This record gives sequence, C-alpha cells and structure tokens, in this order.
Amino acid sequence: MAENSTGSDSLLFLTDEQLRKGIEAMFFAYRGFTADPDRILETLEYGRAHHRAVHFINRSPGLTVSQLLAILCVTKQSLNRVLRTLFDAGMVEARVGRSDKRERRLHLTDKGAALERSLSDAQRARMRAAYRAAGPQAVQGFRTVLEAMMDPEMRKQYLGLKKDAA
Amino acid sequence: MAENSTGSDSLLFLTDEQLRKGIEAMFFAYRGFTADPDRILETLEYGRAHHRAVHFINRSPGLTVSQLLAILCVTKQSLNRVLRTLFDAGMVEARVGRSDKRERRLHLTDKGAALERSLSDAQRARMRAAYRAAGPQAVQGFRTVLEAMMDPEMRKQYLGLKKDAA
DNA sequence: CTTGGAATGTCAACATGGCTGACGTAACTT
DNA sequence: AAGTTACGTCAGCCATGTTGACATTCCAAG
Repeated sequence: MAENSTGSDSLLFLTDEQLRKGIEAMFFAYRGFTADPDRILETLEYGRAHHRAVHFINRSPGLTVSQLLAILCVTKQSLNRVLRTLFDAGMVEARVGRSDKRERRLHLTDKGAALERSLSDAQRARMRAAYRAAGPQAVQGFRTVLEAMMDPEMRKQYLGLKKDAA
Repeated sequence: MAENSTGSDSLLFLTDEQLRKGIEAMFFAYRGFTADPDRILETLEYGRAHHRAVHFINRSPGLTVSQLLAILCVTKQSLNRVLRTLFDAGMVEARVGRSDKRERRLHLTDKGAALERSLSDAQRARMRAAYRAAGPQAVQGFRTVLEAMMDPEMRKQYLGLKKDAA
C-alpha cells in the first residue's frame, strides 16, 4: 500500500527474523493481556475459564450452551464444570428457551455483571493504554493482522456475532 | 498522529466497544497462533510448554536455566519437568558453564533443532500469511500495539535479548 | 578457610482445566 | 413411536501450573 524503508516496497517484513519477533511479541503480549484479570480472578477462586464464560455471556446475553461451546472450543464437560460454579455462586442464570425448551439461555445476574465489569475494566485499561500509546493507525493494523491470524471459522464467529444471540 | 474518519482526530478507537473487539481479536487470534504447532506437538506427546522451552533455547543458545525461568515466568519445578523430558529424548543438552560451573547452559541437539524447525515453520507459515495479507503498515501497527501491551519488564526482555546469551 | 548465598535438581502433594467414554433425560422432529 | 438434539453428570486421565522442603555444588566475601 505504501513504499517503505529499504529500496521500494520491500518484503523485508516477511523475513524469518521479523516473523520470529512477531511470534515472541504475541507470546509476551498475551501474558500481559491476561495478567490483570488473572490477578482479580485469583482472589475469587476463579480461573481464566470463568472469565471467558462470563465475557461471552455478557457479550451475547441469552446464548445457548452449545453456542458457547462453539465459541470456546472446549468439551461440554469442561464448560459445565465452570458454568456450575458460576451458577452456584449466583453469577449466571439459565432460562429455558422459549421456542425450544431444551435450550438453556445463559444470562449474567447483577452479581455476574459486576464481576464481568471488574474483569473487563482491568483488561480494557491495559488495552486502552496500549491503544492510546500506539495510535489509531497502529490499532487498525493490529486488528487487521489479528484477524488474518484467526482460523477461518473463528473469523466468522468474530465478525458475525456483532449483536446478541437471542 | 493523523486525522481519521469521523470528524477530526477522533478518539473513537478508544471506545469500550472498540476495546472489546480488540480483546476478542486477541483471544481468537492467539488460538490460531498456537493451533498449528499444537497439532504437531500432540503427535509427539509434547505440549505447549515444551514448545516454549525449545523456542527460547533455540533463540538464545547457551542460556542458563534461571534465564529461561525469567523468560517463561514459571517455577523451576514446572520447567524442570519439561526440560527433563526434552533431555531424556535427546532434544536438549546442558553444558556446564565455563566461568560459573553451577550454571547449566542449554543447547538444542540436532534432533532438537529439527523439532524446533518443524514447530516454528508451522507457526511462521501462519504468521507469514497473516503478515502478507495485512501488509507492512499493518504489521508495523501490530507490533507497536503488542509491545505496548506487555508488562514493562517483559518488554525489556523482548527488546533486550536481541543476540545470544553466551 | 569458612561461611553465606546463588544456581540447580528433586520429592511430594495439590489445583486447574483440558480430555475421553458412558449414560440419562427431556424435548423436538419425523 | 422412534430417532435426534440439547443438555447434564459421573468417573478417570493428563498436562502444567503451584508450594514447601531439602540436597548439592560452587562462587564470593569476610
């Protein structure tokens, strides 16, 4: 799209060395990305798995267990262990589907919403700081590369689930 | 730094909604990022922890156990379990430090280097495809945001360990 | 030279969160 | 009435993280 440093429109950004740096950047950044919510979760006897569940229930209130399974890509046994604790703690509630009574539509309770907020506030704070430091152009590029790195099916999930799942 | 879409120099890229999308992009992209090496590791009875060790030993041949611990941020017990299997399988070898004999300098064997190559080839292929699809400007932004997201100490590690650790 | 601390390894026990397999129930579908 | 789907559950296994305690070897400083 634009000319760059060395010579003209070089492909130097595709060297193994550049790719290795990108790989390590992902590794270190992801750790930063999860560090703040992890600290909060720890004090509450929850783990990252709880965070993920709460996040996606918050994003798409009323989604079903199978939809959540499809997003998280874990087994139902694994998810259930997590959902049960959230359920027992009064963070999440399940409402029987209106058209299909087998479905359990997941919603956050007020308490669950508060938890979600505290987790995402922490995570967003770091993200916001990074965004602000990097600037809008960089953010645009950041999102573009991440999208290109997803598995195609997940990219659909990512782009598709704009609105709720009711 | 530059004018953008809405109005002038808007901060719309800092809205909670934009941040949430960035958060989810990280989540989905990281899964893609690890998917290919994970598939290879699985067939070899190794896990992601082995990949990490092998990666950083390859990057900085001769690093010590404590340096590796500092990079990975795990306990020595955890790391040792992994290192032992790599050791027993003849992937990694430890040479006694020349100036300080307490140190064990870690190196990949030929076999270990071959493993590393197969893993990083897989990972780089996806990264390269993403980079190519996104273009150099986007890659620049990608790296900038990731760096800003790291914990400051890790950013030092990331920027500092350019060369080997001998 | 002795002593303290650093670098490393190891044993044991435990938690989290993945997984598989098997089985059950309710409800929708044909 | 029969088959399928959505969901839950029990049981057990594995990888990888954790703490705590203890031993060894070696460097460095008093």
